[in-house]
Amino acid sequence: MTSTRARLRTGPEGTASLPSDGRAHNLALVLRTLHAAGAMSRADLSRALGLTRVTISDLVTELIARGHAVELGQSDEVRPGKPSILVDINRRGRQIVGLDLTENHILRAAVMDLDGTMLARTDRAITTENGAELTALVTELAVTAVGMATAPLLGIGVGTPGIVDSDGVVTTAPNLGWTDVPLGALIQEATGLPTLVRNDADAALHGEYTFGQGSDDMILVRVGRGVGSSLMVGGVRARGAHHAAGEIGHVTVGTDGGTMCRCGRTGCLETWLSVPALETALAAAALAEDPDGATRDVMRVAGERLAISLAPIVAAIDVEEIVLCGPAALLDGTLIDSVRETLALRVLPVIPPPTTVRLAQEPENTVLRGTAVMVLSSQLGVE
Amino acid sequence: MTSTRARLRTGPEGTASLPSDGRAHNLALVLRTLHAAGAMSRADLSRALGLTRVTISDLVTELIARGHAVELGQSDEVRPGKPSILVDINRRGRQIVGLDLTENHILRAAVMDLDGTMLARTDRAITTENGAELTALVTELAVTAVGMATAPLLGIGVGTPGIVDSDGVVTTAPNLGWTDVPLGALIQEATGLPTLVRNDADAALHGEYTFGQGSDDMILVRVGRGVGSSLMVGGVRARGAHHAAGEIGHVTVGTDGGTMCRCGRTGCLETWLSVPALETALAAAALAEDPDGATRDVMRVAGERLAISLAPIVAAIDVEEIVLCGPAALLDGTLIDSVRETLALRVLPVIPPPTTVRLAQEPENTVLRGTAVMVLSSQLGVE
DNA sequence: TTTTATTTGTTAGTACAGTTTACTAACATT
DNA sequence: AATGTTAGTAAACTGTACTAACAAATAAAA
Repeated sequence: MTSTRARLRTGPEGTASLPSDGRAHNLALVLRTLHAAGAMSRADLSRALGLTRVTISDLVTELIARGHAVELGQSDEVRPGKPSILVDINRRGRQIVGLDLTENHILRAAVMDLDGTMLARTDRAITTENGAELTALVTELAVTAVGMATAPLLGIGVGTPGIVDSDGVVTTAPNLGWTDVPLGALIQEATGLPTLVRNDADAALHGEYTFGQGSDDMILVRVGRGVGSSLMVGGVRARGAHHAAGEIGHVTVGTDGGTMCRCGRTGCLETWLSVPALETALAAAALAEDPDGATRDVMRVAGERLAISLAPIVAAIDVEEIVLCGPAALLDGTLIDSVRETLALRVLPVIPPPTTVRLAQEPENTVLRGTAVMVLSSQLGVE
Repeated sequence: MTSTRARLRTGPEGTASLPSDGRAHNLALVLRTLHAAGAMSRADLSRALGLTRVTISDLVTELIARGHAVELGQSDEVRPGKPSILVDINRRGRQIVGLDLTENHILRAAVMDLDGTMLARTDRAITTENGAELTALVTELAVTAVGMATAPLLGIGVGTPGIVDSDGVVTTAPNLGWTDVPLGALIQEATGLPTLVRNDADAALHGEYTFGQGSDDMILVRVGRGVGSSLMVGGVRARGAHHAAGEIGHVTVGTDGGTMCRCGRTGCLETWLSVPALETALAAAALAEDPDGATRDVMRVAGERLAISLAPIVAAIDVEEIVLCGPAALLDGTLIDSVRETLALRVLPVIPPPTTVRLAQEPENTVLRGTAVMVLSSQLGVE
């Protein structure tokens, strides 16, 4: 009949929509609005979301019954009319456990409330190179952290280096000696709590997006033992065709060679920017004739190389904001200035203002906060 | 009250969901399914979408009443039970007008059916450098094309170089001498038809995605007078913070200088890869001692430079497929091979298979088909 | 040839989500 | 004390999709 038989593909949505889906969406929307804007009355919610007061009342009743929302009593604002009753998400009544597995020799865990406030912390030294033993250590840490919670837990969030699929299986994590480890399922079994495992940079991105005035089009670059990144594109995190989006550590930078990388090639971003690479370069600089100048040079070059590799991404995605997450002692100052300068030289800003470059707000907590955000989002039916 | 007051931002969906939204979604879903898989019975649709036969019947009734779907008569398959009635999208009964403004000296227009089949064509030579006169020429062309339609038109799609906002205003199009031209509104007024204006690379991306077995994570690179691109990230086109996603023509490539660009800087991708740049280089190569070798060198270098600038993007987005859209005489062969080789050298494939690189299927029609896809999608409530 | 099984599409009635309309309660203002 | 305003709720209505039941049309079996 027709010469061309095409597939009209218009996005990921391939499933039919039921009225109950809309209900779930609206319930989540109410909670998100409360989480974002703070306590407000049912009438406020009605105005904010465009649903009627009747519907909002119904939704709020259901949320309170579930324990997700609470009434805080009458608002004290002075104006005509019946005083309103403030409703808020159950901020203190629910908690989240977060695990951060990104540091070199230590596993960190924390109990947080729904605002991301740190309520308790614990950690474990990494005493083994064996993947299975490490898995046991992580689950034990999770169980311990769960025991420290003082309110019902919504779930557990884990930020780990490596590639993680959407079911919480760590496909590859060379630093931790893991291949196809079903970490999410293991922790879920040990604790009985819904567990969400994500790449550390992805967690950090969500943390910075939510708690750091993030943009809908941003890149977070995580500098640690290696270099990773995570991208928000149009308000949605890029996942990639193989769940490997953000893995920019082993992209060749520049056309003028470079140092040999542990991946066997030369000129990878990691050879210029990772913490070990920087420390080696700084140690050499300290012995130079002009240590201060040599140190600045190291930082300047590292920033340049990062900017060189980011420039095509910035242009292609039209990125608004770049956030660097890592040791401020290394990243702040010369390095970040160099990133800004080089980026301005290599990307023609089509429309001002140009891309901003900044450090993460609390680099040491960004991943943990991010895991909390992801757990909450997941509970609200997002992702 | 709380020390940290955060915004829980979890994506673009900030609006409440009404039951009617679900209905619209399901109507669109039925049409998309028919468009993709061809004519089928109501019972088939029910099985494919998971809705009941009753609901599907109701949806189909509405679509037929609107003129978007038609009954094709009984299926002739032999099996027990009442014969089914085939339903199909109204492929021939509705048409779409597409405009392609990307070529150097000519404006192209076509009437297409919903399968993207070309039914009629017309064009206009660009006889002016004046932006306003050109606008008049484009609207006149649109009116002419509308007059060539032989069935009711769903709308008009326009693919233009430059940056276009979501309301169809061309913010910047240096090649056409346009700044803040409300092209969509002008054509809509002149023709009385809903008009969708998009960047040419974005249109080509949609065309290739729909008609070319595209991937959910792909880049389309358009090589013409300049170099542009468009990215599909997770099945959604990247728009960018300033509607400028894909503008990679003026990113500096490499760290070894380059030719002066019309933007005033050196080493831009356009200085290596655009059609004018390639033609200049090829003319020089033809005078060399070894014309064939010199020609191959030109192509090889152009491919290298494209791959160098794409490498960070490929890694960051975890791209599955790269499509080149432009003159096959230039792009096919040495150039595209060089892209493949250089990409393999500069990106460490985390998980096989690696990114594929190919040419667009019918480069000269890709943009036009893409505009048709966009108009149809838009009619179905997508975007 | 008759009966049985199967499949399609429709009608009738139900559950659920959200709306409109109309109400009570509680306040400030005059 | 009268008036107007705002919050929250109750009842009835609209729209969406569901289950249950059925007629029509056919192939396959008896």
